[in-house]
Parts: sequence; C-alpha cells; structure tokens
Amino acid sequence: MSKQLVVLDTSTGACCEPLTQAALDISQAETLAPMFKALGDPIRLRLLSMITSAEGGEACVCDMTPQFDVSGPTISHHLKVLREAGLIEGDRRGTWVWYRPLPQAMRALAAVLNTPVGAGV
Amino acid sequence: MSKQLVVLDTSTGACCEPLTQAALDISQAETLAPMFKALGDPIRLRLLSMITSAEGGEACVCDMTPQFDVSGPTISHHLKVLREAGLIEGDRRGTWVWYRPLPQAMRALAAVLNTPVGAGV
DNA sequence: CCCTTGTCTAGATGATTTTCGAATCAGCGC
DNA sequence: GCGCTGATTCGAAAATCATCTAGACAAGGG
Repeated sequence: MSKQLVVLDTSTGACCEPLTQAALDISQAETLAPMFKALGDPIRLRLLSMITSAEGGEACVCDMTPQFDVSGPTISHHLKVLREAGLIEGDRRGTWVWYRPLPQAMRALAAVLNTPVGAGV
Repeated sequence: MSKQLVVLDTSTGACCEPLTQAALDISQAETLAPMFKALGDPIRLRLLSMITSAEGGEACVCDMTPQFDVSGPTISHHLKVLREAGLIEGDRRGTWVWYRPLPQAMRALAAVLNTPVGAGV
C-alpha cells in the first residue's frame, strides 16, 4: 500500500507543481488506474465527496446511507471498493463505522490531472 | 457537452482553489463519474498521459498504438471512451488522426481531488 | 440472555466492459 | 481508378461489475 502512494512522490504536498512531465509508465498507470476506477461511479464519487467534506474530516456510514436510493449492502460494497483502492479508511466506533479520506491518494490522483498540457515540449 | 464542463465552473483556471467545500450533488456526481471512469483503465490512463505530455500538446494515434500490447481496434475503442467522456478531442489530418486533451475537463476533475480534507467544518 | 440496530459478507443475476478478428471508411500515391 | 496504409466500426466471446436478498457479525439496552 505505501508503495503505490510514493509512485509519484506526492509527499511534498504541493498541489500546483506537476510532479511529472513525462508520460506515465506502465506500473504507474496500473497503480493509479484502479483508484480512478473507484471514482468512476456516481455513488462512490458522492460517498468520497461526503467523506472529504464532512466536518471533522470523517463521516459515519449511518449518515451517508440514507442519502442514497440503494440498499445498505450496496453502500457497504461501494465503501469497500473505495477502501480497497486506498482512497479511504474506516473504523468501527461502538455501533457505527466512520470513514475518512487518505489524502496522499487524493494528491497522487490530482498530480496526474494537474500536469500541464504539452508538458513534453 | 459544454454543459458538463461548466458544472463546477472551472473557467477561472485556478487549480489550487477548491471550488466547492460542499459535497457534490447528484447531478455533479453523474457528470463527473463517467470522466473518472474513463481514467479507470491503465491503457486509457497511459493514452491520456501520452497525449497531455506530448510535444505540441497533441499526439498521433500512429505513435501511440505501437506502445501497447493490444490490437489497433482496441486502442481505437479506448480513445473513443476518452473522447466520449469529454477528456480529449481528435481530428484527422491527412492519413493520421491526432488527439489533444480538453483542459477544462482535466481541471474539473482536479478540482474535486484538490478539495481539502474536512472542508465542511 | 435475548432483542434491536448498524454494518458487512455471501451468493445470484442481469448489465456493462474489454478484447479480438473481420469488415469498412479516409486519404494518398501510382 | 487501384491499391496501400492508418483508423474506425461491427459483431461476438469472456470477464467484470452493480445490485439485490438472505444471512452473519458486532455492540448496546432491556
């Protein structure tokens, strides 16, 4: 897990400095693609958005589930996909489970998208 | 097409100013998710990366195809997915077809990922 | 100890996706 | 016009995915 997060070395946290001008290599692409894929569903995108924008930086499953038209198990499945993609982590606190984002992962994805057009000149 | 790109109003081009502290609403999520989904495949991620990092800001299909282990039609299919997601556009120039990125789309996606954790406080 | 509430796992099903070969379309040069 | 190269579209097979119901597990309250 830590491996996939240092691929682009986003540890400096600078969001506007593109970290690579060169095209992604195969292993970088294979590391990052599953993360983008996890965001490729409207429900999961809303879940992540709810989690990142929640006060305190974390959100309870019990608060998120009622906001969707799908069943509880389906929400649980989507949270698992986000978790296995390395985008969020969660823990049970008594009866409820709380999730929070993993910022390094978000930065790694943002770094790809912040690459300026024509960087290879 | 233009509709989906103004959802987050990235026209200012500021990449470090998150444009929304609130959670995405349903229609925003349904607009953005297909774009992330298009990036959720290693081949497509590499294709987009080659296009954005190419000198001159555009890349020829003829130069990209040989860099993959899959058939020409498969590359063509993946380029179509990226095109229909609004991430790239292409045009034929004589014998060859050239693709370039659509920066507004990239910014719209980056804006989601640049949202600071706990923005909803 | 049982009952209730919250969350997750398991298994099934219908829909979508990835990939290929074959065929088709677009330009260019002879 | 004919043939050649580059790119796309078409049709089909295999794999993956989203969703559901039913059931299991966890924690807390009578």
